Amino acid sequence: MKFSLATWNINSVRSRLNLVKRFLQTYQPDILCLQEIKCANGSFPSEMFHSIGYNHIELNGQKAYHGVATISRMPIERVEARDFNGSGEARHIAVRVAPGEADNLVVHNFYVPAGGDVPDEKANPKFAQKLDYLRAMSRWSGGHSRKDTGRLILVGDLNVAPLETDVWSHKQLLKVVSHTPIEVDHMEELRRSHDWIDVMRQHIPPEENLFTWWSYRARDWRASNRGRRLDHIWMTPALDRTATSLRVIEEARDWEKPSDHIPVLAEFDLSQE
DNA sequence: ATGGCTTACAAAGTAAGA
Repeated sequence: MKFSLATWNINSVRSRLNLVKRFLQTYQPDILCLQEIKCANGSFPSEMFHSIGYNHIELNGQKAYHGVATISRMPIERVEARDFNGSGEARHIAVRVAPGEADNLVVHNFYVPAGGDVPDEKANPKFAQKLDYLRAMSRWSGGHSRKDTGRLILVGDLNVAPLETDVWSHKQLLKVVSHTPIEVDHMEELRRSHDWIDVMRQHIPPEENLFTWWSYRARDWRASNRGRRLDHIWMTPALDRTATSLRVIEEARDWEKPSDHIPVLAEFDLSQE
């Protein structure tokens, strides 16, 4: 089986429906994982997706905040939508791709809490919630590895930029939420819990700057280029060597009324296993 | 000058993003 998969924090799917359509028609991913759809399931604009051949939609939405959606033109089957930190917030959905086929696999779509402004668990409950969420993911992922050595893909806005080259200035961001050492440690603990492979860095050398988010506040995002890599595509070791290409769709940051995140697109060929 | 903007909202200012 071959398929392509994209992840994109859309920052409101309803206000950017035309951009989602443009992306799908231009890049034709088989599966699209959206985060921050910012709508309840009943308000999700399914018609547009159906009209261009994306007939399979699995939602974990929430009014106004957060929310994730996994959309596909291949058959998918809902596995679960888990509340990792008991907050009641919609931040995860898992689907099985190609259910019933021998090379089926599960795609986990995540929106990890941003964590607020102050990188201090005692002073800032949102930062504590973010670290709790990452720890809960590690427990889940570690438990998973003991009983299941299967094919898993984990994508989404993980809201942590782990490498020095994942931010515009390692030194200036050491105390900025998303790149603090404690967050990077939590992310590395999660990665190690199932020996997850960082697909983006498998294709783009770690020496090279790699960003997927640029603030709305820059006058010219490309000129100042103060970006961070907050969005990720990971796979389990069972899928090693199956990720055949990786693209970071920077042009989407220049589209009219853009999201502050850009899409990341990967291709997989399971006959490479 | 990493918040300068942008979103949702029982709609004007508030909360949130990162």
